[in-house]
Amino acid sequence: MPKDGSKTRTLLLDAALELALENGLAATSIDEILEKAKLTKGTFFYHFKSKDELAVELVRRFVEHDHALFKEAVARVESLSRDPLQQVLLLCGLAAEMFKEAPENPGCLMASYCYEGQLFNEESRKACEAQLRLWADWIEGKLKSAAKTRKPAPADLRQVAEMFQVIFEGAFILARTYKEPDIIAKQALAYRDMLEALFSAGQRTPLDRQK
Amino acid sequence: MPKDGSKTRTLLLDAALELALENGLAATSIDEILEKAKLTKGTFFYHFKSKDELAVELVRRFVEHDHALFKEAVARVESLSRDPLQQVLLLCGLAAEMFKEAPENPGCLMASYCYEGQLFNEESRKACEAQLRLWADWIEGKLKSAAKTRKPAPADLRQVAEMFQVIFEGAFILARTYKEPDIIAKQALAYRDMLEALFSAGQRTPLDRQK
DNA sequence: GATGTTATACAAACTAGTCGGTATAAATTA
DNA sequence: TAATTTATACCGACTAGTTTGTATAACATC
Repeated sequence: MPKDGSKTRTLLLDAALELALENGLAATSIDEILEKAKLTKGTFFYHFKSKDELAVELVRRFVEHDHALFKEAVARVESLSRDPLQQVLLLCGLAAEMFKEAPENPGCLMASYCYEGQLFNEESRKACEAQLRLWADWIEGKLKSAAKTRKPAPADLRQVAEMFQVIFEGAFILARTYKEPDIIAKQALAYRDMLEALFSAGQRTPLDRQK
Repeated sequence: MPKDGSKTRTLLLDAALELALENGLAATSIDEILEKAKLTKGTFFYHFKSKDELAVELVRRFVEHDHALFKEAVARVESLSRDPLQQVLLLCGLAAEMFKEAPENPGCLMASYCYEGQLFNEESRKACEAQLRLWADWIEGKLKSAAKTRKPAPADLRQVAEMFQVIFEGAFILARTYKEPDIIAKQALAYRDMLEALFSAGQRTPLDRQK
C-alpha cells in the first residue's frame, strides 16, 4: 500500500461532517471527531492547521459533491426528455427517489452553517451561493423556455425556480422536527405537482398523470 | 418601583435569542450573552439553573410567540374572507407583508435547534412539532374544504399544506446564503401563486389577479 | 536515512457553574 | 412611624473541567 494520508484525511472529514450535521460543528469537539474516526490528536493537526481550516474544507467538499450531483442529474433528465418542463418535473421525481433511500437523518451543511454564523466566512458563503444559483438558474431557464409554448398561470418564475432548493432546506428541518424522514421526498413530489398545475392552469390536457 | 426580576430575565432571553439565531447557542458563551445584556455571571445563574435550562426556556418562549402569531393571523384572514381558499391565499400575503419589514437577519430557533441536536431534547422537539402541526392542520382543513367546490389539480393536499412552513424554513436559509432578506416575502408570494394555480388548473376563470 | 504519517504528553485559553457578598424593597414589629 | 428582619435581585472573583493547539517521539514506507 502506498503511503497515502488522503484516506485518513477523508476519514476525518467524513466523521466531522456527520457530527456537524447532527450537532453543529461548534458543539463538536476535535476529540469527538477523533473518537469517531479512531484517530488521535496529532493526526488531526497534521492534516488540518486548525478547526477553522477543517470547517472551510468541509463546506468546500460539500459544495463540490453537490456540484457533481447537479451535473449528473441534469444530464440524466435532459437525456430522458426533450421538453424543458418535463425535464424539471423529472428532476423533482429523481430527487424524491433519492431521498426515499436516504441516510437516516439527512441535512444540509450549508443550512447548518447558516445558523452557525461564526463558521460561515465570506469565501464559504460565496461558494454556497454560487452552487445554489446553479440549480436555480438551470430551472429558471427551463421554466422560461416552457413558458413560451405553454402559458403558465401568473407567477414569478425566478422565485418558483428558487423554491426548488427552498423546499429541500425546509423539508430537512421539518423532517427532523417531525421525525419523519419521508417528508423530504413527499415535498419534492408536491412541488412537482404544483409546478405542473402552474403550467397547465391555462390549458389543462385531460391526460392527468397517474396519482 | 416594585422590585421585578422578570425584566432582567427577559433581557437575558432576548440577548440569548439573538445570538443563538446568529451563531447557534452552542457557539454562544454565557459571557457573550451577559456582555450583550450588560449583566454579570451571578445574575444569569440566579435566573437559570444552567445553560440547558435557558435553552429550554428559549424555545418555549419562541413556540409561545409563534402560537400567538398563528391565532392572530387566522383570526384576521377568517374575518377578511369567508372562502377557505381565499383565506389561505390571504395568509400568504399577510406573511409576505410581515417579512418585508422584518428584522435584518430573520431566522427560526426551531431550525437552529434542528442542527444543534444536543439542545433539541424530546420535550422541546414535541412542543415545536405541535406548533408546526397547528399551522399545517389549519391550512390542510381549508384546502380540503376548498377542494369540495373547486376541483384542484391532483396533489397531496397535506403536503401542500405542510409546504407553507417548509417554504419559510427554507427561505430563511436562502436569504442568509444569498444575503437577500426579501427572498422570504417573495417565496411566500410564489407559494401563494402556485396554490392559486393548483386550484384553478381545472376551471380557470378569466379574471386573473393583477400581477 | 529521509519523508510522510500517527501517537502521546503537555500548555494556554476558555467555559460552565459556584460562592460569598451587597443593595434594596417589602414585611414585621415595637 | 421608626427600627429591624427577611426575601429578592444582582454582582464579580474563583474553580474545576474542557478545548484548541503545540511539541516531540515513534513508526512505516520509499
